[in-house]
Amino acid sequence: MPTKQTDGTSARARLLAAAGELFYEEGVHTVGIDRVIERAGVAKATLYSAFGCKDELIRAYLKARHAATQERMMRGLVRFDTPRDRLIGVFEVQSLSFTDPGFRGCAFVGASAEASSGTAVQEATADYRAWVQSLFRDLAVEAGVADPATLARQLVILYDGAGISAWIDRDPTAAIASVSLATAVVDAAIAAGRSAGQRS
Amino acid sequence: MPTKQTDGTSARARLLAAAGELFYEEGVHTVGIDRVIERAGVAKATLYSAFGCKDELIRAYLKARHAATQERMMRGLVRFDTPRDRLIGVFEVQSLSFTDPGFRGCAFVGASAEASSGTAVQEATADYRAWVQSLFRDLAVEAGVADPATLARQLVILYDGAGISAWIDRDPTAAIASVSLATAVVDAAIAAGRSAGQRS
DNA sequence: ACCTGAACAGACAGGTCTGTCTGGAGACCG
DNA sequence: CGGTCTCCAGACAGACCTGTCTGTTCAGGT
Repeated sequence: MPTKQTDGTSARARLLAAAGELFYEEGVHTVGIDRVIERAGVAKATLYSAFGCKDELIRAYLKARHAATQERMMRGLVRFDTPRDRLIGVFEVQSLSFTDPGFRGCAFVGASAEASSGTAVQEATADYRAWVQSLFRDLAVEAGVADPATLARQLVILYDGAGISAWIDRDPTAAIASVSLATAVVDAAIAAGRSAGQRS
Repeated sequence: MPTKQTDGTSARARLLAAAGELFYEEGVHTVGIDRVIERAGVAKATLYSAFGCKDELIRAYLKARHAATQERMMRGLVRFDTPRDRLIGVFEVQSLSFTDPGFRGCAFVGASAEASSGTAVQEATADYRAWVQSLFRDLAVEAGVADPATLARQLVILYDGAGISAWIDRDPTAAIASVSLATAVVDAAIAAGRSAGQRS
């Protein structure tokens, strides 16, 4: 049980919060342990007793990022009524973060680019990618398209591309292009699914 | 004039070749100067007299990468006859690199993710992005679509997404999805352009 | 009142990185 | 044949990074 908190939160939570900000803003490789513990107001020994090594702190950071993204997406999608609207809504929810002044692109893309070795990053990234893939696939199945797997793969590409363009070009209006693109692709797939359904 | 080459090439060229391999494979931040000069068979002082600092070596690496990509794309596009086929052909040429065992994603995405600060990376990346953008825009104008700028922005997103998916998921078959996606988008834009042309 | 245990502060070792500097070897030119 | 120029080899300084370790402080349980 944690005691002696400076504020109400545990040392582990403060470390995770500090790591979340610094790692995302400046990169997991660039930011050293000292910066993290300084911002968290925590002793170095506490960090190492809580996480073991830096790699595990990075893993925890990515897991938290994954959970937060998932949560935000699910919360953002409830306002859409049909599977078709939810498929397109994924891109609208994604694009909300583009206008955030602290937006620095996809955390998993950044971490993967920095840490070529390191199983922690690879595993956390694989988990995240599997979730994105299944999010699109489940919605595509719900929408009744002819080939949900193919549509999901295409939408993942769109999702990745929107994030990269918005980040690298510092251009939040990539959202407009990605939403219109997604709308066209989804509607075409649904139309094809309907005609295939009629035929069979 | 350079003398005392180990082989026929100049020290600068050997440095650039070594940096090109190592930076792309393992990242500009991860790879140290010592690794580069060791592979190039060159003294440290020679590197610093040729490039000044590591940042300029990275800039030269990205410029070379940019030139090579541009060259490969132009050479790959000549076999396509119409602007429509060339627009789609961009994705086919891009996807050729996906199956390369050494494929590690877009070098500019990687470098940008690693080096948050550093004007060299930002400038070289901006140059590259401008080229990709203009490649699509010029072809879209040639193809006579109604709104070349919008189509170009959408295709850039597709281009980015295909590269990211192929890299992060280690899945070269992203090429299939991106080419079919590009075909649909381009043909829809051309059809819209034709009907708009008829109307006016 | 005492003990346990978590947390803080910071020194420390061992390694890596960039960038500079010295010394020497070989090639070309006058 | 001497001067100059390019290059190699490697030591070096100064900074930074990870991870360990010591000592202290403080809260809570018994």
